[in-house]
Amino acid sequence: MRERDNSARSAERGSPPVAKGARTAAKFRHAAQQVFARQGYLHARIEDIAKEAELSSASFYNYYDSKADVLAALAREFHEDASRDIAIPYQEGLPHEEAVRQAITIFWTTYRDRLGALSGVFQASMIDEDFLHQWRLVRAEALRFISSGIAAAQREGYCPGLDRAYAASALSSMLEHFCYVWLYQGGDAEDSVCDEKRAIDALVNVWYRSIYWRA
Amino acid sequence: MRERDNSARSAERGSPPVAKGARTAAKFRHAAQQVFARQGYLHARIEDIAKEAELSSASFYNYYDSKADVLAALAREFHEDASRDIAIPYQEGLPHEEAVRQAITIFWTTYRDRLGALSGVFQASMIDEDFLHQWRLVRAEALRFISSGIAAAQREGYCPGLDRAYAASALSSMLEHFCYVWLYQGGDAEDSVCDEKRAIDALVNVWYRSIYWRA
Amino acid sequence: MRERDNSARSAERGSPPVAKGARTAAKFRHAAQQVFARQGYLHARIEDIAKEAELSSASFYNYYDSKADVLAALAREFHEDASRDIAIPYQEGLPHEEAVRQAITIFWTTYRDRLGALSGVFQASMIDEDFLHQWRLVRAEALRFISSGIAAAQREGYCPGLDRAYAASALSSMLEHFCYVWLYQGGDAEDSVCDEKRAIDALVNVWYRSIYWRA
Amino acid sequence: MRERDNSARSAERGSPPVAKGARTAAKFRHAAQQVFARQGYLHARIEDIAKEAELSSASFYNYYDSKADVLAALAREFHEDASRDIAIPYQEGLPHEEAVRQAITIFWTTYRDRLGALSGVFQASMIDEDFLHQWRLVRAEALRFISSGIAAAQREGYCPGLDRAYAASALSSMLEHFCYVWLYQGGDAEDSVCDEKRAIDALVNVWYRSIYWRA
DNA sequence: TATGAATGAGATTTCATTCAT
DNA sequence: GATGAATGAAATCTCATTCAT
Repeated sequence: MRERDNSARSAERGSPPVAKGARTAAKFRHAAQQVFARQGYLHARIEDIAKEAELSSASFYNYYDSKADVLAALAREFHEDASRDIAIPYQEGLPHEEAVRQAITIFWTTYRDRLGALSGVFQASMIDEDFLHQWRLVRAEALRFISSGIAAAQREGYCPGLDRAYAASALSSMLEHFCYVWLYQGGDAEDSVCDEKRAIDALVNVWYRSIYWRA
Repeated sequence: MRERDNSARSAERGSPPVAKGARTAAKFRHAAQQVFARQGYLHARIEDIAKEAELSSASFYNYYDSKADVLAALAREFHEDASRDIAIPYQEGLPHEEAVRQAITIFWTTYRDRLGALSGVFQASMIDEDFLHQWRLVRAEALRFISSGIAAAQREGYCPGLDRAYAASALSSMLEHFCYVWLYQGGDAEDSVCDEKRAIDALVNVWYRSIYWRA
Repeated sequence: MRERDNSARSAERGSPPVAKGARTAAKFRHAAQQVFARQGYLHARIEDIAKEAELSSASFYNYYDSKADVLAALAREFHEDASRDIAIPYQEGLPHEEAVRQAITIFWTTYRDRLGALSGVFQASMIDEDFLHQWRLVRAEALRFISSGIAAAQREGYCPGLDRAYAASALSSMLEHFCYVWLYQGGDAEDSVCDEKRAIDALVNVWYRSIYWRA
Repeated sequence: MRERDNSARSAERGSPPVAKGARTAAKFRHAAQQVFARQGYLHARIEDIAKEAELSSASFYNYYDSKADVLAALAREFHEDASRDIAIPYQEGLPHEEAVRQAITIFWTTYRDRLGALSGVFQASMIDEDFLHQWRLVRAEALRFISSGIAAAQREGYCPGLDRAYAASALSSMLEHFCYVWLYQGGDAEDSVCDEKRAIDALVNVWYRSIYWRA
């Protein structure tokens, strides 16, 4: 990972705020995202990304060290944006089910918009120990978030005795994989068409009911 | 897929009940299972499987056409056994929660025992359209099974209005991925140790509560 | 090349004149001939020959050292028979054209009946120096035969000055290749059907006219 | 077949008239031609061609897809040039024998100069259905050409009743195979030395006499 | 004699990555 | 900065051939 920071240089010279180098790097990032979403991370070749970016693959190496590197950049980008957005709902004191719906909807929407990055990271963690590590860090945050949600519910008397760590892990698994299946893989069957509203409803239902119950 | 079936001929000739060829094929299958579980399907080379089986990689091709082929054989093996076992619980009229626990426990146990096969198929379906197709067929059965469980619950007045197809898809996603994370990937964190009982408890809780609720 | 000669042993033991070993060798020879004619020598695998013979490929090596070896045996077989037959016509004092026709017809018929051996030797001499050598010996005989025919014609005043060696080579090339094209390759076009009579007529015409002319 | 065409682009940019890529492709083509002529198409390995071209075999694949592909390119090259040259003689109204001699001489010369391509295609059509098909197309043109020559002769009263299709096929077989034997295989015997003039004379004689005769 | 089983030795092909321009 | 071109390093797969039974 070694994206160049040209900002200082640009400032000195009075060039536009986004220097050419940064723009090219972004072009490669964008192209990678497209290609990952289309062909999958594992099948993507540097050549494919370069072609998508309308640049040469040799040029790619001026900005990123490898396919893994550009994916890491996409992941960081995603992570920065997402950690902002995902926290919003609970600041508003919505009814529980509504709060769950908002959180899930945001996750779903983000997954869809960042399909290349997210499916990419998921696939990459299958062959790359480093990525598994990265992914776990990202996941850890989600788990803390879910877990604290369960804790809050429990303080209100819901789901007594529910094992927060494993339950959070299970719900996170569901969310992640359901999104992967429906947004990346195209659903449960060859010809599935996804009805987003019903898909999210089902997730909300499972999530909400599995937490907000009393003995 | 072209495993040899020597059984008929061996029987005629009174040769040992399990012919050598069949044993070698099994040896390769077993070796593949080990290697897939250890290094992952995507990283496994034919050479690795052969080394594990203490045979040459040329010999491998006497029994299977490719890495995908031996995985397919493992998957078939799993599928045959699993479709027998998984159906048992409901024949016994257990209380709902217990029935759920049994089904989940069986899935968990099977996943653990067949780790190479199941994580292998999961990984393979990311790079191989054919495997995705196969995997969908397997998954379809699980979905029908879950879905009919929900339907039965609904006939008893539980979870009215729950979207069976998507809910089944979500629960299946949870189960699959949770098992993958804890049994193959080693858990949510670098140093996780899995407490099987608590893990299963959490799954059962989510599953049970998300279905067996009333308006 | 090392076909076994079991005749002595069979005699001793009073077994049938053609011992089992010789019969098996013949079976392989026959199978090879079939396979060469069907798939071509270059594409034929020992396995294919064994399958055709309904024996194992390991067994093959009890009789022949290699694919080249069995082809050499077929070639020898052909050669022994052919050198007998081909000489006949000129013993009868037919009119020239009729003699040519008979010689060509015999070649054509033999080629058709020994398709595997002849197309095989032809193909083999493209990759195997030894075979090229063998083939040249066979060809040399044909060339001598043709050449002496031209010499005889010249003694009668025909085709004065015709270069016997090269002309014989040219006519032999024509005969060989024409037979290869029509009998092995299936003719000049994808869907050619061969009218044997017309094919032979054309050969006879070219051959006869190119020799039996006067200044 | 996927040679690069950089000509347009190079022209725009004013780069050297023959871009490096095109020169490398040509280098491989030339190397292949040499290797085919020396070892034969069937024995040639990509590695050999690369070594001859003083490049790596990986590099080969930047220009051609396979051994068959580079041969196809050579064949195309030959065909384009040849179809131009071969038609010339008849435009000049020469005496028949002289016209035949010129056509044959051109064929012979071309075969010698393009030995790698022509012997290559000849050999390739023995193991590759696609090549047989290609070869037949090339051959079909030659056959039409010969056939129309015979037809013209017949209109002048020569060779009445000669079957044009089969006679053309026979003459074409002779020409092809005679050239193959003398130019590629080194003649009828181990130590043959080819006297080109006599070789061509013999061909001309056979060809001319087999067409230009009267009842 | 016959064969099931095992393997060594190769050839093809792909791709990430480097480098000279 | 950008790129055309070149390549090292692998992995897959095939098949003739051997050998123990």
